[in-house]
Amino acid sequence: MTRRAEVLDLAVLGLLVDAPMHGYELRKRLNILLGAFRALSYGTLYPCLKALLARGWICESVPADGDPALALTGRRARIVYELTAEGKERFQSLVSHPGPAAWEDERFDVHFAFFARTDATTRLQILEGRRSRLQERVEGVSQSIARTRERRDAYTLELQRHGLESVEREVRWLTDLIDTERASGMTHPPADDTDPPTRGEVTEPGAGHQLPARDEQ
Amino acid sequence: MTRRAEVLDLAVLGLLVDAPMHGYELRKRLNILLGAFRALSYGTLYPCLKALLARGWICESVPADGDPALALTGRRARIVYELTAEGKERFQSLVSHPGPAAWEDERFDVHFAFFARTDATTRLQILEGRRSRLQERVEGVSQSIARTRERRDAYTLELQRHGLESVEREVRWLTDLIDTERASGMTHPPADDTDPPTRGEVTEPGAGHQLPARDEQ
DNA sequence: GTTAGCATGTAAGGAGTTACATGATTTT
DNA sequence: AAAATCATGTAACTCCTTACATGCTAAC
Repeated sequence: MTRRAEVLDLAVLGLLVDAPMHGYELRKRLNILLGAFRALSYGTLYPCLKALLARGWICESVPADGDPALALTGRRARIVYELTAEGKERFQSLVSHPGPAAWEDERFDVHFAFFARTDATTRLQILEGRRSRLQERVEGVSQSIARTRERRDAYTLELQRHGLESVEREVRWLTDLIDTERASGMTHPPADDTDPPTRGEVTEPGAGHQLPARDEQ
Repeated sequence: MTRRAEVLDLAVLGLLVDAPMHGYELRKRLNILLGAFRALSYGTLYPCLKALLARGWICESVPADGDPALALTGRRARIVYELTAEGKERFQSLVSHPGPAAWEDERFDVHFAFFARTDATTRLQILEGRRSRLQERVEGVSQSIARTRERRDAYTLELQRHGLESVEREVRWLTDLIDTERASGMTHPPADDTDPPTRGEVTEPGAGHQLPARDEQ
C-alpha cells in the first residue's frame, strides 16, 4: 500500500460515510477537516476519486427521483459519489487498525478525526503508539540541542528549544487524551468547554464505546 | 527560482559559511539543524551539491598541504566543498531578504537558524511577516471550528481546537521574538535560561546589530 | 565474522502542485 | 461588466524518497 492509499483513501472514504458528495464539496470539507490551510488540489482529488471508483469502493450516486437538484444545480453537471458495501468495509478496515508507523505523521490527524467510527481499544492503541513515537523524537531533539549548545549559536538554539517544546506539548496532549479514553469510555474527547468528562474513575480499557464498530477485514 | 533554490540552497550554503564540509557531514548537520527528525536523503543532497557546483557557488576544496586527513579518512575519498566568493554573495542575498511568502512554511526555520548572519531590520521584517501570515491562519482555523461545532463531531473539534492552539502558540513565540529584537538590539534571542535580555527599554529598530552584515546583491 | 558507521552516487518511482481548458451562475 | 464561486478534469512539471550499487573500516 502506498502513502496515498493509506491517507487519502481514509480521508475521502471517511467523509463519504456521512453522506454522498461530489468532488468540489469533498475538497472543501477535507480542507476544513485539516484546519483550513492544507489545501488539497484538484489534481490530487479527482485522480484519487477515479482510483477509488476503479477499486469499486465508491460509485456514482444516482440522485433518484424527486431530487434532481442533487446532481445538477443549474451550473455544470455534478458527479455525486457514494460508498459501496466494499467501500464501507475498506474504510472500516483502515480506521480500525493503527497502520504503518512510517506514515504516521501524515495519517494521524485524519485518523483521529474519524475516531468516533472506531472502537476504544483501537483508539488507545493509536494514541499510545503516537505518543511513544513523539517521545523518541523528544530524545532526538534534546541531543541536537546539546550539540548546538556547544556551538553557541543562539538563534539555532532558540529554534530547537521552541521545537522541543512543541513536541513536548504534543506529548502532553496525547497523554490527556489517553487518560480520558481510559477513564470515561470516551463518549466524547476531553478539554471540550461544555460538559467535561469525569476524570479519576478508571474503567477497563475498551469498555463503553457507543458507536457501531463494523466487522474488520 | 524554484522552492529548492530557495530553501535547500540557503541551508547548504549557510552551513558551508561556517566551515568547508563534505556531503555526509552536511546531511548530519542539516538534520540536527532541523530538529533531528526531518531526515534529508542523499538523493536530494548530492544532486543539490552538483547544482551548486555548476552554478559556481561552491567548489571542491583542496585540503592543501599538511592535512590530508581532511579529504581522506582512510575510508573512501571524501569530497569537501567550500563556498566561492559568488557563493558567499548568493547566501548573503538569500539570508538578507524575506523571500516569497509562498514558501515561507518550508523556509522559515532554516532562515531563522541563520539570523545571526543578517541584520536587525531584515530579522524584524521576516518575523513580522511570518506572524501576520500565521494570524491569518488563526482566522481560517477559527472559522473551520465554527463549522465543525455545528456538526457535533467531538473528535474533529478536539483536533481543530488543538491545532488552533498550536498556531496561536506560534504567534506568541514570534511576538516575544519581535519584542526582544526591538528592545535589545538582539545580541541574543530571548527565553534563553542564562542571562535573559532586558525588556522594556525600546530602542530604535535596527540599532545595535553586532555581526558583520555583508553588502547585499 | 558480522553489524554498524562512513562515504558517494544513480535510477526509478511516488506524490503532489500549477497551469491550463472549459463554461455556467451569482454577486458586487 | 467584472469578479467570485461553482464544477470537472488533464498535462506537465517539481520535488523528494526508496532502493540499489559500491566498498572501506571499526567495533562487537
